[in-house]
Amino acid sequence: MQIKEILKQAPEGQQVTVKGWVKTKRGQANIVFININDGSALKNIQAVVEAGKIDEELLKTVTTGAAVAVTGSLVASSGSGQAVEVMAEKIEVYGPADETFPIQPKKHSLEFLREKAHLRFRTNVFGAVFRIRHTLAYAVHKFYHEQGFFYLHTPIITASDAEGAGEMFHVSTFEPNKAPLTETGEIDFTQDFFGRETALTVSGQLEGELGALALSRIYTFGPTFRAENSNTSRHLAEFWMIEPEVAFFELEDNMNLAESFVKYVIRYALEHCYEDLEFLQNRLMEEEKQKPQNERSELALIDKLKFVVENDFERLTYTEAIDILLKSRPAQKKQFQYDVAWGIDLQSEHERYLVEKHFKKPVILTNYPRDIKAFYMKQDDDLNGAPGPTVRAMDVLFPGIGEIIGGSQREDSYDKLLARVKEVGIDPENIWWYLETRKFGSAPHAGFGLGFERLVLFVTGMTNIRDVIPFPRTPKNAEF
RNA sequence: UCCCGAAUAGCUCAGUCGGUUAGAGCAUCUGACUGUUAAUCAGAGGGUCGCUGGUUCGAGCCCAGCUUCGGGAGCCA
Repeated sequence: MQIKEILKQAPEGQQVTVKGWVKTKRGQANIVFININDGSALKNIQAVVEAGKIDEELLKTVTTGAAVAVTGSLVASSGSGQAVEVMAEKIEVYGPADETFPIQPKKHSLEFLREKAHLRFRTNVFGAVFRIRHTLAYAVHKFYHEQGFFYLHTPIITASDAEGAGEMFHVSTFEPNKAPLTETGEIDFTQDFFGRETALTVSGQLEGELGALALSRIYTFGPTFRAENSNTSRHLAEFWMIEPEVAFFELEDNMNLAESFVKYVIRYALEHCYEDLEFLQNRLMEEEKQKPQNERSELALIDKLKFVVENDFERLTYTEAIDILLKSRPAQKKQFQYDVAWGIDLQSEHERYLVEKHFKKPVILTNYPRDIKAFYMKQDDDLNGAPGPTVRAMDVLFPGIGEIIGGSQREDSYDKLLARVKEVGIDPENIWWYLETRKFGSAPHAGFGLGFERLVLFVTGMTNIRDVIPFPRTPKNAEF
């Protein structure tokens, strides 16, 4: 039985066996206390060993980090820190841990624990983070299932280099130095496994659209790979992305979906991970005590999450956002590093101003200039019905995280899409299958991508994305 | 990839102006203690000062390069 369940039982002296890892052991002349955790919950169970009940030599091997099974009776605790405890009658040590076990009962830095990613699950912080991560993943599936979406598995290996979402990792069975060459000296991919050049997916969207234009509502939730040399606390080379795609949805519906989706999963975490969230909140508050007053956050973690769930996201167009930025104090005082003007891609400092200073809540920005967005986004018409300068894009910006969602209504006109494909220099032959969906029964549709780790980052209050994925993949790091 | 910063005991960190034997707290080990909550008290062990080279009578400290890490930026989710 899991410790989480044992802790819920009424203490009536019944026999229980507790299996887990030793967190701490406190010894005295006649009594020893052992705290045991099995990861099922944040809480430990306390085992009490009275003098003479357990062999001295065996008890010596019960050290921090050891895996043990303690059998005894479950009784009401006579100490004050816990309701129930196990009076040990028998202890089995499955695997001892000597004093070189790195996770000793003391405060470790997150940087240190990142180097011990194989053992960091045993800490309170990472136990909490990964229980919350699981709960959020479960809530994602629950939300979409309840909304009539189908979970579609889009390919991880792809031959389309047309997504334009970033540098890709090549997939090949060639030995690096022994790839066959063509007469012109290029690598001859016709001899490779797939008979063509392939790479790991940077997005399941294009394939997702194919599914949506038949099943109506689909979502993907899978690993995504970007070979960008990004060295930030918000980027990973391998991350998990959720991409819903819905037929007959326009931009407005897409925004509604994004907002209700994010609120649903955060609410689910609040309802099911309160203890872990409270622990992470207390940890953050301890950390903030070190900071000067003006750098502390205005809301505690749980209040911040409740605020997001209970308030509408601010919705405005790119053009309106530019107006606000132009009139802002930092712009007037020339405090922005990058100048603001219609047509620029918003910089982090601009997004942060809007979200953290001006609106102080999540913001959905829409209708971006066509030139700074992807080829597949639906063109806006101007007042006369002619093609306008913007596309039906939307980005959801979160405080502290930046862009958590990027999406759009998709271009459903074959002619307009083909023209745009050619304009940005993609060979239409490479995505003939994508273009054909606009030829046969094309329909308005929309979707977005949500970076799962960025969501976990926000919900847990962690600040480095490497701490919310079990085994982070970043430039120069693929240990574990 | 760019800018800034860091690397000293198992961990967190101090180390003055370049000067004798490099320190503290925690952890570990030993002992004490009749119910502890990261127990407490006493004692002990524990160092290739990231790597390579340079300056100097003398380098943890100054200089150069490299490596790794952190913060910020870009790319984006």
